[in-house]
Amino acid sequence: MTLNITLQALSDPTRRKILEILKKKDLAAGELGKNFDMTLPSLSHHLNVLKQADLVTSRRRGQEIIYSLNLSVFEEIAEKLIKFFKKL
Amino acid sequence: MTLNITLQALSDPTRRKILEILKKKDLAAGELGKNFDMTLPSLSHHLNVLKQADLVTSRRRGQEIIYSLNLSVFEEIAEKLIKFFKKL
DNA sequence: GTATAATTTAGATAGTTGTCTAAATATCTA
DNA sequence: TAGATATTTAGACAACTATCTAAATTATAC
Repeated sequence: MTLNITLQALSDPTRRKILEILKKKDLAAGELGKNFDMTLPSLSHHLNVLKQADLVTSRRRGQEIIYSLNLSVFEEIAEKLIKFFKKL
Repeated sequence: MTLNITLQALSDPTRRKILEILKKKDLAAGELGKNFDMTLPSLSHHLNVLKQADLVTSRRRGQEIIYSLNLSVFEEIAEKLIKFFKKL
């Protein structure tokens, strides 16, 4: 994942809030939605951006789709950010 | 400066490149422009975004305006980023 | 003070993004 | 299989962003 896509995904408050909520526990899209004043399709859009950036993963559980932080990439992201800041 | 404004400023490749160039040395807007395939007014727009985000400072030197990294805020930014990632 | 140089500001435009409603898809249950 | 539930996809639209050209600003040099 490029630094570009990662930063772009992170540069939206709604998406950062999604990540913070998912930190506490994995949640279905609908449950997540209760935290936002926004329609589910809009939320779905943000979830998709986060997925494209590899920041979250999703799995189906019956009728629901459960979203989780993709913790495994966070180290890599932190590394990239540090590398970038070290250039500065 | 809010994390939001910082991340938004950083989430553009042109602006990150500006920061990397300024790392090496302070430069006038016109000198900076030689590194980009873009008109000076466009570059000026990006410089302004970086200034609003407090990532660069500028001073006049005769006819030129010299841009510099605002290194003093970088620690603060890194701190905010770390704090955010720690929530995750 | 007039011309030149460096940069920004103003205004226009095309592309991107966030949001919505409506429709489609996938799953479960009776 | 029909109906209900959860979510996404499609399509439209307004707001925002990056870019450009032309004009304005600021400073120097003659």
